[in-house]
Amino acid sequence: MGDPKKAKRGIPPKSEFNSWYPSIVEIADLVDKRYPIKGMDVWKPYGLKAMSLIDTLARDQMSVTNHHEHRFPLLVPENLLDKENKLVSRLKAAREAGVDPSELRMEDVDSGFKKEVYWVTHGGENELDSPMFLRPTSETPMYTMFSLWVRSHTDLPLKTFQIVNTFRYETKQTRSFIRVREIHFFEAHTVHSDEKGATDQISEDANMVQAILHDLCLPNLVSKRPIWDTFPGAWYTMAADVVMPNGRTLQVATYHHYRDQWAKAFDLKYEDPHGETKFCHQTTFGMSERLLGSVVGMHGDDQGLIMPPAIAPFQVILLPIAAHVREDVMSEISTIKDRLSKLGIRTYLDDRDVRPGVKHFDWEIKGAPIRLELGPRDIDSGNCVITERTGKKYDVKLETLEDTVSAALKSVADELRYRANNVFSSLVLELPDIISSGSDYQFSSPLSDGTVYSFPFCGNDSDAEALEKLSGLTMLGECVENYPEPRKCIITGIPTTNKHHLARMY
RNA sequence: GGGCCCGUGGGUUAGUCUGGUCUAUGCUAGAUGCUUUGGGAGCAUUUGACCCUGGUUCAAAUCCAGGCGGGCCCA
Repeated sequence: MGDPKKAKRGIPPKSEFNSWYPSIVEIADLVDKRYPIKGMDVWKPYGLKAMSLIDTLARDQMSVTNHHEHRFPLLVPENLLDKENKLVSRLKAAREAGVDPSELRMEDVDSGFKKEVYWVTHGGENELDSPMFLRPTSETPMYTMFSLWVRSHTDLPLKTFQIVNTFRYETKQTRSFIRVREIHFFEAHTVHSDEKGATDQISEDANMVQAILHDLCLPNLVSKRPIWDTFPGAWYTMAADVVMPNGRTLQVATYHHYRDQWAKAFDLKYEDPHGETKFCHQTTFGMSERLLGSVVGMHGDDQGLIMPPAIAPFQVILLPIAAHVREDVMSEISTIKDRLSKLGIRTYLDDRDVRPGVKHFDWEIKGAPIRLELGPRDIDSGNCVITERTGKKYDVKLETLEDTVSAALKSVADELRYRANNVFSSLVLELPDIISSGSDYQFSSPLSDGTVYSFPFCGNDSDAEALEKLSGLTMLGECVENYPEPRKCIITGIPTTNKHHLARMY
């Protein structure tokens, strides 16, 4: 006989990550994937609650840093796209003109969202004179309005954000939270009077990203994306990547420094204190439900999800035991609920008329950080039983409940960070040396699947392309974390402290 | 972009190769009643399915074509 506990809900073992992930998001009741459009899942209350709590983390950061929430329309008229297209092609031409052709990659990817937008072509039965598309991101609609709003240096900085759904017509394989066609998107857009203002914003963004990822207990790599992977119209793009347990990286946050490139395209100007007209400098900062996807992927186990306490829809599940034989069980556990709620702890009293074991299994699958049992025996002894989703189970005194529960929540978060860091460091390894025999290059030892490789690198685009071809992996870009001592670049041999990574990306 | 696989009650699954009592199987979930409650209890009754369109055939869940939908792998 196998283990009937696992077979019951049909959760594959997490070691089979590619089938575990799609199963768990539905079994844990985060989404229902049966809606008949590829890449558009229905958010169930439990999943939506977790996502909303992630949004709250973002909103809190926005509030501290004086960003203001806006909401722009979903539809964008086609003609506004012209400005963006001109900008992108102008920058591309400029780059190619200014760079030694031997340093360029052979195939330069066509950037922009043109090919993956949904079009609205009809109003009722009439074809529209000017078609509209669903925003794939909101630079175009927002900057159109910014140029009306910003007139003087006193209007700056303008710090905005919105949390909206955006649309991309994905043709590739979709995965819940990871690659979807309707994206739950957070985007902050700022406007500054000069480059330094925008640069300072970028470091503020970096801090916010790390604060949020700390709450989600997610170790990550922050890199400056290679030029060919830079967002269209950006001077540079910074990105935070989480490493999933199968060794593929997942980009969960990006922040872009635009300098004044977009401002020029949208005629976004202001009058400085001396009466001179100048172009603004801008930044963007984006995140999505991929944050939830990485929480699911990183922390879950064979038994189900494990929610970091910061975003757990319910942090403590209250389980009354044998409430029908002792009338005081319900009243006592309600008292506990009130006491915990006063601390701001999210609780849920599971008073379903099913056996306690069922409740344990249900909340284990959903990853509630703490389960608290109270039965007649406990009431008589002044105790209750706490089970941490990460493993520990113990009796606690009811008198000191507040302290114990707070400590238990912290204990779960610490354990998740500890586990995640272990997984992370087991997946990020040093890239083997490259050895050449004539014009033939190869690695000194074969690369293994499901691994992220780090290495010193200071070469140009075509060196990077060669590395990608040789490894079959993708460059994440220059890591913000440098080597403490210079090391020889894996291609050029020149000493450098620049650290790079190669990985399979989602 | 390329390849492989798959659509049977809410979920999962047998049946498909070799068309015929298939009036479609098992498990699970749901409903009702009794019962039970410190880690997935039990009994009884009961609801519920062959993706769509067309074709082949006396006969299609089964074969063929197209469509729609889904999954996995590789670039």
